[in-house]
Amino acid sequence: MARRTIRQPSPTADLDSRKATILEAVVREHIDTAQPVGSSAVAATSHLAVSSATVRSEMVTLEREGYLAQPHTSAGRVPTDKGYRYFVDHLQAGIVGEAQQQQIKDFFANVRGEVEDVLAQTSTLLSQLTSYTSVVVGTGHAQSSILSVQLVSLDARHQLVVTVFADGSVTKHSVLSSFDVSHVEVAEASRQLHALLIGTVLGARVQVPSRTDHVATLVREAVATLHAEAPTLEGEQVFIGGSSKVAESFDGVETVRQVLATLEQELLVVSLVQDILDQGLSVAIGSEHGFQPLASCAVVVAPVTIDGHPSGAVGLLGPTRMKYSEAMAAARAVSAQLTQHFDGDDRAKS
Amino acid sequence: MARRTIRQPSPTADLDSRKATILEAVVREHIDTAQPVGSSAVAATSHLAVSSATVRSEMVTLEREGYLAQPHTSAGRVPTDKGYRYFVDHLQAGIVGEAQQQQIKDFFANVRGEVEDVLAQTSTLLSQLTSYTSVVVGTGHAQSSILSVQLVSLDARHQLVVTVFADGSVTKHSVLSSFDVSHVEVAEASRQLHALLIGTVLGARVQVPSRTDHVATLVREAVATLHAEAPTLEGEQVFIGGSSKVAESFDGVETVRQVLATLEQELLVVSLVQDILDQGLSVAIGSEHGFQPLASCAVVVAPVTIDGHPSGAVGLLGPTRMKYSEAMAAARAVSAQLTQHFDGDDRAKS
DNA sequence: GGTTAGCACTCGGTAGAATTGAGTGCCAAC
DNA sequence: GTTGGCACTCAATTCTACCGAGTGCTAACC
Repeated sequence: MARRTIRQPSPTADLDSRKATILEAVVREHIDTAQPVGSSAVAATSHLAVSSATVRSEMVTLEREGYLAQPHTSAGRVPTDKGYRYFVDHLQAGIVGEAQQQQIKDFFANVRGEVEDVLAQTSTLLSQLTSYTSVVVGTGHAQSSILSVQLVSLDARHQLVVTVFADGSVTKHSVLSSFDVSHVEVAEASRQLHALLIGTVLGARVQVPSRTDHVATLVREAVATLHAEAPTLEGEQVFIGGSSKVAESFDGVETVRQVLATLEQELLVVSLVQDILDQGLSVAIGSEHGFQPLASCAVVVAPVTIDGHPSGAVGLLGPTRMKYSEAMAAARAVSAQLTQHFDGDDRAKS
Repeated sequence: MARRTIRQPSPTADLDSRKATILEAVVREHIDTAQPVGSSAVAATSHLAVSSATVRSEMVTLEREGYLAQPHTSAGRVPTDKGYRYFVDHLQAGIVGEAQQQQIKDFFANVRGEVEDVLAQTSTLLSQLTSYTSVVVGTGHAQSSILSVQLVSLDARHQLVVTVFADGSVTKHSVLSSFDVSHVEVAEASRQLHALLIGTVLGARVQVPSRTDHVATLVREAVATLHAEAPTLEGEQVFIGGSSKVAESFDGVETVRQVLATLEQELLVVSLVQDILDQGLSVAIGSEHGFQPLASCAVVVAPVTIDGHPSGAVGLLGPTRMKYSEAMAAARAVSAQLTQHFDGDDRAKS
């Protein structure tokens, strides 16, 4: 998949304080009502002691500078992506509400099971907290060394290579041999495989036996299968929660369809989240991520680390008029808890 | 989860041939156009040599008997669930098109990887074939005997129990011990575990050592963890493909939301599919499955067997005015191929 | 008896026209 | 620089008229 380039958010030259206040009022109101916001509404809402006429003239400037847009003459203003960007960078600050704080704590206090399960459930949690669609990405174990390899015989021809990695992940791969194999041979092959691969990293060159007996062939086949899958294995896991929220966030059925169709392509979602993180951002608004079908979406992300190094991310996807503060606060809180959960020594790492 | 009761489809007393033809014409036309169908359209489409007036009077009967409904006076007729049911039971017959037949064959010829991957991809395939949302359910391995158990040490306190079942599935469970364990102890515990559990079924009573040394404790903890998870493990896997198709199938955003929200509850989806199969049906139309949020949906299912016994199902979910013949044909074709794929001896079973 | 042509009737959908009103841009006065 | 005033714009709403697809009924017809 081609990496898209994140359009670096337009440099938001600081606005003077009054313009900023007006912009903020417009954004707040629009997020709230989904309607274009008029000058009089701003004059009333914001605590500026100025008339609507003044607000109006400021708005003209803000529009010229690209922070606001007008759906049509004689409608109110609507924030542009740039407008939201300024809002996010300068104006909003959010903190997770009491109740939600509690909900997150409860969740992590009670959650149990393997990483995959925890991530999947976390995804549901995030989506419930915010009523946006959530994306939880767990990075693969490409770099993890192998703790154990075992060959298990299903029947005379079918064997299973079961591999355990240092990060606690486990994979299995079917191997089909072209000849019947005895249990003794499988056991011996298993032993050799173990000796051969333990401590190595997937993809590393290993010395496979060149003999042509059953055991050696078996070992070669197993190693080949394992290595063939290596590229796939760095494939991250993605958990998407609350896709039904998409239908709440957008009103056009067509938009809903597009967004859902995009979310179905997991690789794409991963790379989107990754790109945003790579740019050191925590929010990508509208066309900032340069990805057409999601032009009407904003994506909030927060990295998750395990033992200090990045190993995943949590994200939220909503309309550009999403509640950024809430979403960002929730994402940050959850990612922090996740990090802690996996770092914590009272829990299994995997 | 409470099992819903499937409303046994109303006994469809046979209709006389002309009524049947008319009903068929209405259903076909409505599926095609999504519009109410008028008597003249029927008179024209069907090859009955009767006037619209005659059709009209027949339609009155069909409506009285519950096969058709009128959205409002002076609109055409629309099939009721009962109407669709008659159609499905008596009138439609479908066969998979050339191109799709080929697509299915190609898919199964090229697909590789473990069961989970195959099922997930199958789900995508089905959805692409039909442009409906697909559901693929794989039953759990509750009954499978254990082929191998292994304890792997992640660090001094964290161990991983890796279990391989006869059906080729692999599970892992974290075990946290309250004391530091040496590698030697883990190896010994692993050996004992293996000896203890091999050949048994999860949940079976086993003789655990009662000693209090590290190894014995480790074994006890591992067995306990494994057994604690037993009920969860029969949990089936669900793969849902093409949820964006929901947005194509229904036009009200609210309906889309409801259906999506329902699909998010995997347990519910599984039990829905299971219920339909239990009743020996292959289609549940509208309210037949007695499940309110999906009242405007029809669900087509086909069972998948491995080595002769039921082990999953594939399904399609669309609007009640779905293309039953296509959907049923596709579901059947795919389930047959899946069955063959897993039975086939040129492929790994797991 | 079943079938059909004819006809009055119903009622959702559409197309215009008229109206409303939120909101703007501009300007002159402060 | 700010503001009140005012003309103007234009989407959204309401109303009306009307159309026409489709019905149900009936009387004639085979």
